[in-house]
Amino acid sequence: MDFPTAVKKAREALCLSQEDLARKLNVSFATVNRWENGKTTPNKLTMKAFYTFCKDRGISEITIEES
Amino acid sequence: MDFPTAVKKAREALCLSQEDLARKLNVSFATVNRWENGKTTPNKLTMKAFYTFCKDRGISEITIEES
DNA sequence: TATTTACCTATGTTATAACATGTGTTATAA
DNA sequence: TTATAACACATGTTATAACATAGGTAAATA
Repeated sequence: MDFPTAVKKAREALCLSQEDLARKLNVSFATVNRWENGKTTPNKLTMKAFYTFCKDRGISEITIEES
Repeated sequence: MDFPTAVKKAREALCLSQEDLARKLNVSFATVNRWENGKTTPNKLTMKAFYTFCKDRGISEITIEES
């Protein structure tokens, strides 16, 4: 699963809007929106923070392909 | 002072971005953005909540013209 | 090697649009 | 009067663009 899809799936599984997720992750709405639309990809630290966020909330379908 | 200007002044006095203010007021970024750009005006309750928010934070230059 | 410069990418911020939905008001019918 | 229908307006959500800035990488230089 590519990163944009992973973000969208996780977000929807948690019933959050892009703005909600941005608030939870302490990033701007624009950033989450760009992630989901494949415009940008977060750096490794932010990526890891995102997956930890998911893991902590029981979102497990999401996996990362190491880069 | 018109409402769009009042919002912008108050927000800048508090060193908040539109997104920050939206979070504080529990509305979306788009709503604050539309307020500042005169696209929409909140209803009386929301308007009052905004002015209370300002008052609580020492923003006093802002006044409302009763409608 | 260490430092600095150049470049690319991600992000924050603001602005804006489209669409669906919610809300409030007004008018009309029962 | 009460209920409902119609309409206008505010909001939420998503998408996108432009601009400034921060951050990292890589190359060139001291």
